[in-house]
Amino acid sequence: MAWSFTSDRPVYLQIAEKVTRSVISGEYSPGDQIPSVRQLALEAAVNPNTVQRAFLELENEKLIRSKGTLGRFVTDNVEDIEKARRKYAERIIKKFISDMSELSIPVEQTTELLKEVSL
Amino acid sequence: MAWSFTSDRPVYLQIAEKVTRSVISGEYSPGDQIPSVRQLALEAAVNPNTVQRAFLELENEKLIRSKGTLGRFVTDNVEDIEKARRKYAERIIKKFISDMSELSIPVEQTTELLKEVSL
Amino acid sequence: MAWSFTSDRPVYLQIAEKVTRSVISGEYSPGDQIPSVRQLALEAAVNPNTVQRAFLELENEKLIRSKGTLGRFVTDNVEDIEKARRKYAERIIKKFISDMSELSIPVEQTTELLKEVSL
Amino acid sequence: MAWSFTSDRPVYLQIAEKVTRSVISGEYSPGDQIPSVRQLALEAAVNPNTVQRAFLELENEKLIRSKGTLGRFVTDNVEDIEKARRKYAERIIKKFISDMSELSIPVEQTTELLKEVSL
DNA sequence: GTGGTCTAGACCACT
DNA sequence: GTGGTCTAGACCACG
Repeated sequence: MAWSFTSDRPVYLQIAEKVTRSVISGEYSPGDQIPSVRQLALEAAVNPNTVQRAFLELENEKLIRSKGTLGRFVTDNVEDIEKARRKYAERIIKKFISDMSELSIPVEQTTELLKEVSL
Repeated sequence: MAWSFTSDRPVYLQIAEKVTRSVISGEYSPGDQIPSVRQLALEAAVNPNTVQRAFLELENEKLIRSKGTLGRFVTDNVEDIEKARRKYAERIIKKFISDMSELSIPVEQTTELLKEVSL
Repeated sequence: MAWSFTSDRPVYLQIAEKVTRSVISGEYSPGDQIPSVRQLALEAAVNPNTVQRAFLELENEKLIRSKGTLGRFVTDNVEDIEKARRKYAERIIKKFISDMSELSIPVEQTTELLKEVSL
Repeated sequence: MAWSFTSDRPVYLQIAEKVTRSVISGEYSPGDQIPSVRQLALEAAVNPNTVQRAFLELENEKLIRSKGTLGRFVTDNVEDIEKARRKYAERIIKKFISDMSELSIPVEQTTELLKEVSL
């Protein structure tokens, strides 16, 4: 994994997001063990507390669960993953829509271009 | 204007893009004078040559014109602005599509969500 | 190649033009690699940035393409070369016409002389 | 007059040529007095001998004549001017043809472009 | 070694 | 003052 952070959003959210992406995209399968706090902290060159904070977010969304000393694992509840996927997709879509409206691009042109490009 | 640059793309492109957005969105109208090389360089805290390079890009796309010692001006050819608008929109759309597919989100779900969110 | 520059036009344009001539005339074939920035800068005894600027022009006209670290290559799109040829020819012709009219030589005499000389 | 010389041809020829152009184009009329050697040498920042040499050329072509201490004058023989005009035009045309053939531009395309451009 | 980017600073002309 | 050009030199990414 390559880690790089922007300064416009909290680092812990950026970490949580990256893990979320890995789960949603299937890179991490349901039930898979995920890297430890210490390892991720090393890789990303951040403080372990920051990673801890990120994992807290992911546990709140029920994307991962801690099994004590065994480590942390991706949830095996596909429902929860699906929920996260929709939530994440929604964020991307909102960003997309705001990007487009920022350019005063009418909706019709947007959908028209969407069709063209997806071909 | 607030200027901040990421390190993953050339600064001159980020400047060019910002000006492009201003033109496309109508913040700068056709025929408007745009800030001088030196002024933008000051604002953005970059070398004047970097701004010059950015403007060169915009002139290649015919979005702006130099009137020599008078300064630089947004093109008064609406055609060219429209072209830039479509090109820019296309970039956003491609990014959007790649973001979505990166999450293994099928196209049907994308369009479905698009409708939900835009309501 | 022999390099000499006049002071009435930017050096980078004179370099770009010389390369253009080489491509148009067939000295460089489509797909051929062209000399590197540094080598040309040495030969022409100019700063590498000046050559870079010249190449930028040629890339805008799609006469050459950069293949990253592999070097720069003449386009393999004959269409683009043909376009450049016409553009270049047009420049010569315009110069010719302006030269002639500067001498108050009527068009009829010009064409008449053209025939005589070309025989 | 603005004077600038290239290094690829003798300066005295460049001076002679410039005067020739002035005569041919009608800037100097038949019988007009032309600037003195000293004045031209000053203007062009060259040695008077160089100007002298240029005038020698022009006298050989009968374009100008010296009237002793009165100065030099454009010939009032329009025949001679006409001859010079044709000779000069021929040079331009030869240059034009060599420029075009250097680019491997076929004659048909040349004449075709000539028509387009002259419109 | 090649291209790409960026900075610092200079000089010029004056659409 | 503005844009345009040019130089000198630096660092980076890619293989």
